[in-house]
Amino acid sequence: MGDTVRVRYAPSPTGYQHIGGVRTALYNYFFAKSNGGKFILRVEDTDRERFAPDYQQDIFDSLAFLGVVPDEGPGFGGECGPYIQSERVSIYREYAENLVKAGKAYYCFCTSERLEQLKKQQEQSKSSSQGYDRKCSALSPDEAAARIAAGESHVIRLRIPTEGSTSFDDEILGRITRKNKDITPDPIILKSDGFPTYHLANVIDDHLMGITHIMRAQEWLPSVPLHIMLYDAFGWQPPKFCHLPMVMGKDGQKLSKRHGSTSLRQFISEGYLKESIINYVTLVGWAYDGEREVFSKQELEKVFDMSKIHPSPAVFDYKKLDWFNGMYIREKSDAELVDLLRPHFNEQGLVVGDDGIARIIPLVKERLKKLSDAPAMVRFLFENVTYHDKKDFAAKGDGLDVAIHYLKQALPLFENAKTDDDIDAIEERLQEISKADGVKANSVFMPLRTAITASPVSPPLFASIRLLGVDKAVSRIKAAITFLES
RNA sequence: GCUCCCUUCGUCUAGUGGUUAGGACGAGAGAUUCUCAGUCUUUAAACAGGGGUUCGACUCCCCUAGGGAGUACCA
Repeated sequence: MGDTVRVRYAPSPTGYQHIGGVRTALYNYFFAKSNGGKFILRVEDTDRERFAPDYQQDIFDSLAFLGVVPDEGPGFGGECGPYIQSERVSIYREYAENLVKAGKAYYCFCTSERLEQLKKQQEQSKSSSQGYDRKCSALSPDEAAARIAAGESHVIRLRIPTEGSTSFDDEILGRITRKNKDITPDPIILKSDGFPTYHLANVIDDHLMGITHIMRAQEWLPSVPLHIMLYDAFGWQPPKFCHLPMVMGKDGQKLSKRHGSTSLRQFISEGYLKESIINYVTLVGWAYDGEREVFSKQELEKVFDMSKIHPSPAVFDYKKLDWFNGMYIREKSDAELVDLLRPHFNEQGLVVGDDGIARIIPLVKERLKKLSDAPAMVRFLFENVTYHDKKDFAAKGDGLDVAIHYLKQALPLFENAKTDDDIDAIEERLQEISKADGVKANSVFMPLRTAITASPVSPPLFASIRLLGVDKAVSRIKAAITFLES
């Protein structure tokens, strides 16, 4: 493997970064790192219709969030000229025109109206010939030059042979062959607005940037033969191709909004850690040895092996992501968690200072799947509560009378409490009462829990009461008794 | 429609001709426990179907079925 590995992630700023794109970026990055190669970022913004600056910024933000730093790319140096395709249009134009001069491409003046009509005709007649009818392919260079000089709108199309077939070896899928007649006839490589289409820009840039391996989603598979023809037309050696399996939703369809979150920014705002996203997403379609699954980014940079990428599409399992996230949250220090949790408290409108967040962390840390779950778990500590259902106060199998009884037992205990130590003593005292009465502990604690937290599910009761304070505990118990007796 | 690709537990996967087909998530059971979690133990769960090749197929070949993608002046 003499040559240095050079790979690229080449997203289009036509939407927010999709989790599938994140995986592509990660695979490229890990492949580069594990081979001592270079990871290049290139922005493919040749679609001027769908482009938005926000989307472009999101590309940079996403990689920054993941800690994936390009060796070359916009703002990252390198010697391949601009890494944003819209800044390279003159390059594409020149190469495309060279192809025309060499007779491998030609100017086409067909209007979109004619093309639409053609398509309609072909559908109706169910004719086997599909796509462009190569009308302009017969135009003489002089005639074409004259029409261009006259200011007529035009595109450049690549001549596709109608005979023979084109094959290549995909690093993941193996040998793939496609008949030339099945390739869309004479595809446009330079649009009428002067911008290249994906195919042209992609091939030129991958060559000029010295890309050794193209790792991208499998949806590109059908256009590889076209790209091979482009490489041939230029007289270039194609790089190696590695087509990644698609990421699907639970129903086997391409992962989309209706399955849940799809953009990286959504996952971030829900409170997924970069560690869990990197770890889990890498495992969608790739495995180390089938046993070990927990990897840090640093470990993946060493251990990633392209030959272990699975060829078949993989379903994105949100539950497993949750599991990774909970695990990585538990690995965080309390200090780190304060910073991580703060934005979620702000976003959910729960005003709590850093010291407050620090105090609730022990209560929620082992209960969190997502960072955004935290505020709801501890809201009762910072805001007044309202009770909803009397049944919430009774332990399983108990009647309301039992709940009221033990609330009344607990009340004086709290009324007499002064210090934290007293609260500990109350817990012991209530345990004794349940034993003496021969009832399960929960019969005593459930009414109290619901009185304090307004929910039958909560963080540990007495740790919560300690944060709440005895006074509030007393008033909530009283309020609960009133509520239950009303 | 046409072309190409894919097919091991519900899901992600290990396996590369001879295995009790392994792991993880999820699910079930149990333990711990004031609820929920967490932790620990544990159970069920798969080679799409049919032909070959072979002494022997999850592993190799073919067919069928199912799934996916592409078929743009979008990437």
